[in-house]
Amino acid sequence: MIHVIITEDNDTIREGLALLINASDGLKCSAAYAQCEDMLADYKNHRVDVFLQDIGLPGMNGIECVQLLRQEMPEALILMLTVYEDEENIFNALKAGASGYLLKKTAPAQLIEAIKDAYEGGSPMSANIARKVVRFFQSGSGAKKPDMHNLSRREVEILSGLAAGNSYKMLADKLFISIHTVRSHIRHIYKKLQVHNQSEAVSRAYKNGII
Amino acid sequence: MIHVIITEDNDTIREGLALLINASDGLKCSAAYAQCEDMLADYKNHRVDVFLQDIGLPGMNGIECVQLLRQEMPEALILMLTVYEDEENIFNALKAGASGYLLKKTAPAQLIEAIKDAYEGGSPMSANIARKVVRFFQSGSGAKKPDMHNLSRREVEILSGLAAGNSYKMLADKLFISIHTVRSHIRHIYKKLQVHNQSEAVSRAYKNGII
DNA sequence: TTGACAATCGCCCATTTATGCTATTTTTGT
DNA sequence: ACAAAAATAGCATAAATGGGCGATTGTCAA
Repeated sequence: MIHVIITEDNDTIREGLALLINASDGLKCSAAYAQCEDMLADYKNHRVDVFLQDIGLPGMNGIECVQLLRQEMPEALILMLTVYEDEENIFNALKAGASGYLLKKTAPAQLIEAIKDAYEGGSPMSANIARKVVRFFQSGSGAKKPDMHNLSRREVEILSGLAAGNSYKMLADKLFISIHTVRSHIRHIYKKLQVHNQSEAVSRAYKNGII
Repeated sequence: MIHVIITEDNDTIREGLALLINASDGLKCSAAYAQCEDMLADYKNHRVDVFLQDIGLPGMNGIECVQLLRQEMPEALILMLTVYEDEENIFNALKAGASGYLLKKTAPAQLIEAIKDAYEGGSPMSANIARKVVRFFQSGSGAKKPDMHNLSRREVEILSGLAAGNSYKMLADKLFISIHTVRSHIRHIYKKLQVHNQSEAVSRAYKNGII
């Protein structure tokens, strides 16, 4: 039986999570708190294997909470469960000692799987979270800024192509589309990134970890 | 329909993977190779969304292969599928450009899920692989890159200006020099970095830590 | 003191890019 | 099933850029 402690300020979500966990084989919610302070003061009175931790909380921030918790329980398994998917929160949470990072939009069944996964030594992460973490390696590491890029796959492809030194024409040939289409994509990229030339777009792409 | 290309030397495993993939809804194995060299020479003749890539191969190593593939297809989605779970292989593969890292002991159903996950922007990793990646953050390692650029101070200034979105004219005004001088600096930058346009220069600057 | 290199300024010209429009067909999301 | 977004394509034009070729100062080290 895996014992879970929840810290989540929204009453509905917190109670929903507790119900879900208690309804699952092998899982039990041993306590649930609306604030980090309450949790830190009381968690020792309960059995616990995995912490489910929100980030946006009244009072102490969820990430600070993870740091404190880690000092007291270095082996604690902590899963962040939050709506934030910006790099800053992700990396800070992981650095603080979280074992996994899940988005609140995660389906119930997957959430249960994630808890079991963490308990068995895994590090469950929502799909695009994992991708961002992996990208951290690929970009040679470095503190990333937040900011969401909503570039489409094709747009990212075009932008990467530009960064690689391709001209519009070269990109058109490589991607088997007309130069007009390349232009069109680039216009959209500029609009989305709020820039007005290639260099700034490429720069922004690096800063935001798009590339 | 997600098209998958497999590179795996063991005939039994390779054919088994192809069968598994073709038997799955929405997945199709468009080609399978026993060696990287064969794959690199032929993959363009097939549609492909995701590469499944072994590491321990006769001839070219799977990780080198990923690097080459990435150069030709920066947006390629590559999943490593291997027996190695040492950190060196994991990190090198991710740095080379792999999007995910799976162990061969992964259950068939999970493998299929992982391919779909990658296609949808995720970075699937076997449980203990993910944990190792997360530990990397917690150990606070932020591998710094050595900067061996021989750009002059002024050239770096110009290059930064370009990355910030300035045109030649704007830079000239900001730096109180003529536009001809700006052009001259940029020509030198291009020569030193071996590039031929702004985007590539900016990209190189980020990669080499100049900016 | 000679040579390498940085920083500055100049001209010419073909190519590329940015930006303003519109518009159709697929895909995706709800 | 419908709406939104992405991907595709086109036209026109002014502005910006890249490359060729050359030149004058300084500075600093061999």
